[in-house]
Amino acid sequence: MIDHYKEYSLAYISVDCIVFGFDNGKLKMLLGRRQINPGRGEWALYGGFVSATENLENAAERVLTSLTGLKNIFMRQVGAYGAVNRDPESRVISVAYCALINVKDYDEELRKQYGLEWVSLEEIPPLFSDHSNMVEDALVMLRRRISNEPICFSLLPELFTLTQLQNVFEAIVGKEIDKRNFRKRAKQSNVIEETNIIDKLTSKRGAVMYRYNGNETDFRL
Amino acid sequence: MIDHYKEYSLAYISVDCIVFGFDNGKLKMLLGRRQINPGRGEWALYGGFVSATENLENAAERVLTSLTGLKNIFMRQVGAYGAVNRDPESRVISVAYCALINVKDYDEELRKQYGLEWVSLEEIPPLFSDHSNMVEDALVMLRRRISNEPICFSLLPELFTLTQLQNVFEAIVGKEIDKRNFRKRAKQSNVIEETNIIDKLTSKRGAVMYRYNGNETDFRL
DNA sequence: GCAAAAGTGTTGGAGATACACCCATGA
DNA sequence: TCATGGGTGTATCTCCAACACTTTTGC
Repeated sequence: MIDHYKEYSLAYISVDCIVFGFDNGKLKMLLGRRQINPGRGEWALYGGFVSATENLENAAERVLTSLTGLKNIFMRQVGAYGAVNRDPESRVISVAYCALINVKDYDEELRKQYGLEWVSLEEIPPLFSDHSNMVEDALVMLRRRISNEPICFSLLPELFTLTQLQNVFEAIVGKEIDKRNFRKRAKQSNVIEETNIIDKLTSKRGAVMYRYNGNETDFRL
Repeated sequence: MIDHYKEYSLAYISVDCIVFGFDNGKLKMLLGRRQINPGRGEWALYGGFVSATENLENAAERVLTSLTGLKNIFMRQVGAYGAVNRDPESRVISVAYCALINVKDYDEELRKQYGLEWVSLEEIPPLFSDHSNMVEDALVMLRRRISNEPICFSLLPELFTLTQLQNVFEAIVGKEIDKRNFRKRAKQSNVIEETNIIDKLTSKRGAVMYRYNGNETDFRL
């Protein structure tokens, strides 16, 4: 292979994953202690280097799968971060990916094995390097898209109650929503369908469960 | 400097700039013929490599300034592109930036010197590698943001008529807008202010000119 | 006087907001 | 029986879309 660019400089490429989950009425994210230098021991996103034979998305998927045991995770690129000194010792360009998972599907064994913690958004500690910026940007992206793309369902089990769905919305947009108005909107939208299954776990009366019907075109909620 | 990552692979980092301008009622972009291999002679975005001592944004600014002679160009990151074979001969990760400029400020000499052409969006030829994807993604981003961020003014001179502003909107969203409704919205919005200058160039009657008042908070148009 | 662009209001409908009480059941 | 979460309807308002004619003036 001829190297046409050899006069230019090279960099390491990494992916960093912002993994959001929804649990106990709160939006949380996975954080761990950095295992390698520089920054060993600091709170950080989980990431990995991109190998010579994989695309950026492949690398992010690989990292996410190794971390969670899950395949086909919902994932979006947040952006590229390349400040000269973002890694104090080498030139590393990092591409941040935001993933949404259902906490219940997550293998707790793996979580412990990797030393990861679910941290509420209000309690995020200072993070290694520019990881806090990545988190901030990912949140902005989520807020912008939650009403126009079917992303909220990635945070929920296949069957969910309207109250759960509303809680996800409230956690992402960060403010309370009127219950009657939300339910009206949800039912009028043609993106969820009622099932005849009643959830009796969270209430004595029981709540009707819904599922996403897969409609992506002109999604609106 | 200790290299902690030496077991991982390295890549070249480039930035590619999608430069939009508005001229003669149409949204156009700057394209050139690729000067180097691979892909020499193909239509492509203008880009450059990121040096060891500059941030991604700095590199994009440098490329844009060298290209246009302008400083402080409005610019947003579109995303990172890193398919293994996007460059057929070396591993190159490219970060795409979208820039908006006022064509009238552009130095025609520089344009010719770099062999660039203004091409209407409807007439975009096939582009080198994944550059067409970058353009597509940049357009989606523009459409999403034009109503919520003061980006349209970057495509216009400081003083502009409501008709010009409307033309910019129509070009970006790609459909016609009702004149009365648009003007009503524009005047009710608190982001533009009337001047007492009358533009007599484009109409016999003359049109009142407006300017952006700098309001960014809760921008809405 | 006519072509070309600027400028101007009203109406109806859809969707958003605000708001308070009853229901079913397990403990 | 009571505490808990599920479930419901109406009035108002705001925003958006549809729609056609008059004004000014250079030529």
